[in-house]
Amino acid sequence: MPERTGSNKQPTIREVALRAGVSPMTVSRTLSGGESVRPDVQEKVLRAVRELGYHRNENARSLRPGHRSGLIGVAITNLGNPYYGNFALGVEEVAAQHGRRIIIGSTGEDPLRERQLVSDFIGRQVEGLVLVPSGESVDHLSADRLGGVPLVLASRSLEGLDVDSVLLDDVGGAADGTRVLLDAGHTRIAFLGNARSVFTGERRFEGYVRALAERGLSPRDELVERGQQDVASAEVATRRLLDLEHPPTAIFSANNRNTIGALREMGRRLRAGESVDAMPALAGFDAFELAELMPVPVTIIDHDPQELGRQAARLLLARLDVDRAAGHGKTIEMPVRIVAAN
Amino acid sequence: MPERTGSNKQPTIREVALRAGVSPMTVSRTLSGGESVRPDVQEKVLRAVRELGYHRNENARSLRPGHRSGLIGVAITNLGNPYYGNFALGVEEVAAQHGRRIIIGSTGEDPLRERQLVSDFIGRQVEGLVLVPSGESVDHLSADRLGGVPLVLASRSLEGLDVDSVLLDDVGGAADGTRVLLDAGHTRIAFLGNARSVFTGERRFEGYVRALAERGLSPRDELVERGQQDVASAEVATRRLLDLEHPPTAIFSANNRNTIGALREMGRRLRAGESVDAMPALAGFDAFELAELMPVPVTIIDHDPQELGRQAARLLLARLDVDRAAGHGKTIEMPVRIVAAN
DNA sequence: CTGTTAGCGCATTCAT
DNA sequence: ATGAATGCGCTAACAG
Repeated sequence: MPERTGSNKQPTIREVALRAGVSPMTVSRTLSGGESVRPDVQEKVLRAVRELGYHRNENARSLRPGHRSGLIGVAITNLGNPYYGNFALGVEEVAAQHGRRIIIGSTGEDPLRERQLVSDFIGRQVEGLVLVPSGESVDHLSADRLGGVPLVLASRSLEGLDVDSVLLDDVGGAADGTRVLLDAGHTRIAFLGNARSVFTGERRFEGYVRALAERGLSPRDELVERGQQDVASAEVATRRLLDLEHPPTAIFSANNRNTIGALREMGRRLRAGESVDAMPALAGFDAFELAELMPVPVTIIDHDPQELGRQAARLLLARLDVDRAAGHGKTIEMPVRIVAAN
Repeated sequence: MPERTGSNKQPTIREVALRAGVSPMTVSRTLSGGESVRPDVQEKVLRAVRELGYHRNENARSLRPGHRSGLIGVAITNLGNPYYGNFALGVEEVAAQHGRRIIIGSTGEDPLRERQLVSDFIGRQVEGLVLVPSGESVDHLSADRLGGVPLVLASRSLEGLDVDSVLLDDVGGAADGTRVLLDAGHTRIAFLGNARSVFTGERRFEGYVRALAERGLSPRDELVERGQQDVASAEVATRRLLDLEHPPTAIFSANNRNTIGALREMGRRLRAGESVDAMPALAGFDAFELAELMPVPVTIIDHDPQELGRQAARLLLARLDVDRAAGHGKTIEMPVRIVAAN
């Protein structure tokens, strides 16, 4: 049982040494594996460690030359979004396998907060950074500003930055999803998506347009709703679409939030007595639970955020543990899977 | 534009001082607000800081006596679970308001991993800990072992530990939810829940039993399925229930994972042609998206994980910033809300 | 207003 | 096998 009840300062290596009747160095050696320390002395030291509830001060350790902090900084847009939660989980999983801990911050899509987070992370001596960027600005992310700390971008890319990135096949996935709707005979296909400034939103719109073009169609302004970042506004956008004189017979949704919003609006109408047959078919990015119970046909463009996180972490750790300056930034584009949910 | 291209070591305060032609102290003072430094000198210093891409080494700072690390350790069971993601978001939000950063680890319900995480956090000089405990063991969480670092438990409590806790009204919520089913005329009500060892699982079962008892009923062994921690096993358990000779006419589910599992199994049966009328009604803990679109009546025992996180952080920060030894551990029990989803 | 000294906790280097 | 000296980056406390 530890003692020192009452105090709230961590014991130091010196106090342990004192208690064990040895020098601080002997304690240090014992704690680093016990090379060149007599077993009985190690015993004494470890007992003192237990008795005092001693933990090595990692911050002090990381001050020593050559020592690494064991920290990876992760900045994502929103921890509460299960997509990014799973992404972070993937990063953490791989980081842990390599003896690293992650330190997380949510940017809330705010570029200023992103700058502060990154700066703080550097100040805490992170060995590397994983970032889902929120803006287009790049100057705070240059290799110099980061003091040479390796950076990996995930989900979204940035122009003018030579770093490793992990992206999804946004364009291809969106085109494939749209084609499913076209193949089902739809020609009035609406688009629901993020703000234009969001990298993935732009790419997914491009895929949608491309698939339409293949069939000689082009996007109609009144059927394109961009700029919804949350479920509530996606619901409103869907309402507007369905209230059109000639409503779309299908909707392509660029992400989870928009898909859920569209379905909620449809649910509202169904409960209000509208016919299922009046509801549009749906295809959209990102899987969600219980999709198989939806009352309208739903096609999912599925992918694994956790795997995205793992890949990002792998790229980063390759720079850390294998080859710091492994040439130019690599970009990995992860495949997606088209799934009929119901 | 920063220089030092190529090097990957962070510049130190000394290098900045050299470049600005001042002493390290002047740099330090400038960076801490600029008291007692001539404006033109500050100018020079800040320019050097920019040019070198300098960031203060927080680890070295936190070594100084009296200085605090600004880190809160958060250990949850699973970052990928949106419930805990939102919880962490709530903690982060309040922590950020008080100038703290969070460092996160997932325990995966593994007590050993929890020990390691907590130990690592202490080693990194966290000012406080927020923990969703995974086991029943307590010895690694005593005030002594934590070196006096304040701890707040969330969601689950532990016997024999005098610390602040934030819990839900598990018993009352489960009783209320069960009563909704009883009021609808059901008497064969099944229970789906976690392993007995999970604190919330036990409490929610207690609420279920209590509500039954009020109507002179008692739980029937064949209608109680405990031990499902994920959707897949909840599906299997539901299948077993529905295959009984006298299947339950309603199900009470103790958490999100079990609710989703039950619904998936029902969806399977519906797609296989079974009648909606043959499906049990459902009441369960934890909200989930699109509940309003479910084909059977669903009652939700709703609560806000993010608010749970905020409360946990507030309790912790009160100890940190207001009164470290604010008497015995407080337990806050957060209310829940019964909602008819559809 | 600015600089010097000293020490936070630890581990590498060099004695013993 | 063990210990003493030294310095990592930073900033109170004390000169000047």
